[in-house]
Amino acid sequence: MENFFRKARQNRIFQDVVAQIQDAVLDGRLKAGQRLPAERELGEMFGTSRGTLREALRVLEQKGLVEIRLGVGGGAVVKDANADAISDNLAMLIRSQTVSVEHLAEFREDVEGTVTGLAARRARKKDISRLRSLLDLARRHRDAGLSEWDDFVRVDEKMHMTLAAIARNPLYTFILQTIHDNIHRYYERFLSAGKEELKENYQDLSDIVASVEAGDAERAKRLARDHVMRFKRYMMSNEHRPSG
Amino acid sequence: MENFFRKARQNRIFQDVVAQIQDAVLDGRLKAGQRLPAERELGEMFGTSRGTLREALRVLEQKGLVEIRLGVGGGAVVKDANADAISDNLAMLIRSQTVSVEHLAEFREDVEGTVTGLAARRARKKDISRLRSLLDLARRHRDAGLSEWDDFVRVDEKMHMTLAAIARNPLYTFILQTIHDNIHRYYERFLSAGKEELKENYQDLSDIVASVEAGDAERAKRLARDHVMRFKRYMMSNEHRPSG
DNA sequence: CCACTATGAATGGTTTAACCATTTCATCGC
DNA sequence: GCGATGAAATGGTTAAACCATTCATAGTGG
Repeated sequence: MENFFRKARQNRIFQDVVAQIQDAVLDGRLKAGQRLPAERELGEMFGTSRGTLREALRVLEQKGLVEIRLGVGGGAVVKDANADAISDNLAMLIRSQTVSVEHLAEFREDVEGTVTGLAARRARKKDISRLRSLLDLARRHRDAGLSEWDDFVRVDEKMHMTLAAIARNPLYTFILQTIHDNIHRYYERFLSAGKEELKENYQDLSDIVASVEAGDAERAKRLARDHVMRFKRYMMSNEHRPSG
Repeated sequence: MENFFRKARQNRIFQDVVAQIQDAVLDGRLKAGQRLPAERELGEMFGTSRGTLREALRVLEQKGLVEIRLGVGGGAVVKDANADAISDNLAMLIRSQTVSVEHLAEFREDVEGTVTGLAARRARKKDISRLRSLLDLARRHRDAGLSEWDDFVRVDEKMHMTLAAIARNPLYTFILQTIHDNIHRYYERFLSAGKEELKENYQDLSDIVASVEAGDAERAKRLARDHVMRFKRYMMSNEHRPSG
């Protein structure tokens, strides 16, 4: 018999408190926005000291299950499902150089392609009009020129998140949000792109929306991949030529 | 001006302690396996009470950065980079029904396909021989029949993780580990598969290894996708016909 | 009557001091 | 040698107090 079982350390009281509250949240007995009793009162309910209860709250907070508010009427408030912890963890993997930005970019190419392909298969009328209005916004930023390059990037990102929503698999929404959270700071390095790139990128978005509207999944997938790859190329080429 | 900035709550001392220790770990000043001073001593170093320091340790522990050991010579020990927290978070998303098993399976099909395609492009001699020895193991379990079906599943999983390693992007290793962690319990539902399925699955693995060896990325990708899809079909078909 | 201010209560953040439980390791007795 | 024993180190928990923030409300001046 080897390492099949993890060591049982259920002796830690705060872990039991965490488990009980987490279960209640995940089973829906506690809903988002609902406020737990004050620390002193909660401690009494669980039969623990305030210190132990607070350790449990720190864990729940880090898990993204609750948020702590100060002052009168404050306390632990149940949060909506979110990918905060995943994003945080990926950020650590990148910072510890276990995952490089190149690794992240490679992964992103594939995910964005897949998401866009799925979106082309699953888009409804309402989805198409949402994409169209985002495209309009992007066009206006393009016409405004380089002064609104960062606005353009923001719309671009919003477009990708919208495509993920259209793909109707919440995993992709979470993953894309995590990727964008973490790749953002690298974008900022090359915000000084040229007017030509602005035009190219708008054309990409326009083509992507068109193929999603036509339901051409293969083309949508390929276009999205290429679009992301272009972003990566900007990033790489500007890395050795810092702003200034 | 709107919600551009998060509320500054740097007033919480334990967060500053978390940040300092986390920085040291991610910057490599603290290495895996290294032990931090005892709580009483650490508290003195940071100029905080033991309670506050312990709240910081709970957060670091939940982030997967340290592990707490008991007794003499115990304390907080720095951990290797890992995807524990991501896995935990995904498990919560599934349990809260924000992400269904179908969503996870759809995502997995794509990731396993991509990983195997990349592996076919990047495999070296040593990688191929690792795959071959795993395949041997799988064959032996196949020949042993249904009694070793769960061993076969374990080898199958190991094969996928090996392909992820060969793809040489650690992000895929983390993601696949997370997926497998979370999809495991659904496998257990249909462990009572037939002899025919055992043969089919072995044939899948054999074909995948062959195409990786041949460097045929497209074929490898398609085979891996189909292989995972077959697993999903088992899962679905047995869902309405519980064991018994 | 309205607007501003002061005050007090609720609540999270922190400290201190003590005791318990677990683990390691050196010592003692055989 | 070697096992039992006990001391010391260290994490786990408790209790009581005080501080800081926030909100509601009563009071005050115009």
